[in-house]
Amino acid sequence: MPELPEVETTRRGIAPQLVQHRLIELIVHDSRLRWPVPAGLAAELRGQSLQAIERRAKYLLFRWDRGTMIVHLGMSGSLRVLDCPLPLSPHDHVEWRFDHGRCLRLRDPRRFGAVLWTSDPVDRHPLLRGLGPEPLGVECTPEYLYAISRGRKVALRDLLMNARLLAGVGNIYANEACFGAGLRPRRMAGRLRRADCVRLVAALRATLESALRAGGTTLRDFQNADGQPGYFQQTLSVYGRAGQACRRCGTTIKGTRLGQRSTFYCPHCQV
DNA sequence: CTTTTGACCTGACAGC
DNA sequence: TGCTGTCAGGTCAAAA
Repeated sequence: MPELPEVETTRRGIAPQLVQHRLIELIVHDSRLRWPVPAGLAAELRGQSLQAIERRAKYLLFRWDRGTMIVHLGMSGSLRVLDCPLPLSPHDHVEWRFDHGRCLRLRDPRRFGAVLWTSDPVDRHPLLRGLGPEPLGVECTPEYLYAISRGRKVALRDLLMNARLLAGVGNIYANEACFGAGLRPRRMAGRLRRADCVRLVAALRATLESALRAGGTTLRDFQNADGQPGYFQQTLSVYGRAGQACRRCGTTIKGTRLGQRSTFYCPHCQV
């Protein structure tokens, strides 16, 4: 489900409500996520204060007094802040109760998400160590994109989705960025010219920033910390729009399959 | 090394 | 109504 804009929207929603508060109790209703929720986490966290919530790629990093809790939302995860004694939904797996009577709940029907703990520097954690730069950070330049694409035979869309090269871009925004740059998702990455990379970086930034302003994309079940959907789906140029008219030129948007995932493009605007 | 494929898991939806 | 097949925003591990 959530790509960078949805994860960042979640972070911005929950952080002001929870930071500087102390954890009363962690309740794990179902520890079977992508990896088991660590058995000792409840005992470890009890009494610690939440210092900050940061984001790296699609990971949320909860900074506690004595370590970092790594949370990933997988395909179907969402975090919400609620008043505590509210009834549980079937897929509310983990619940953090804080000293001001509010609680954070992780809901994740497909259980591809994760809740992990480390007391080491978090960027050395195996899941984070190999990640590429943030697409909205200063390292993501046309030169960088040009450099990492040399000699690669993968499709452009898959280059953008490769977390070791660029962190946080998923299928929606990779497709949207390709449209913004006027490049077909299947274009071989190694054949990009410098001018393509200039347009691509600009398109990627514009797409992600615009999605952030809209509070993310809600296709079926994304909701922010208050349970509200995002609105960027109304602005999507190609993703999920197969058979509809291109907003720029009116040509019918094509939907196909690239690898195991669907891809969308305008046959006229994208070359 | 790069690239592709399978696996994990549940729910929604289309079609019969 | 109920069955079957397909698809979904991620990403790791293994195979090619």
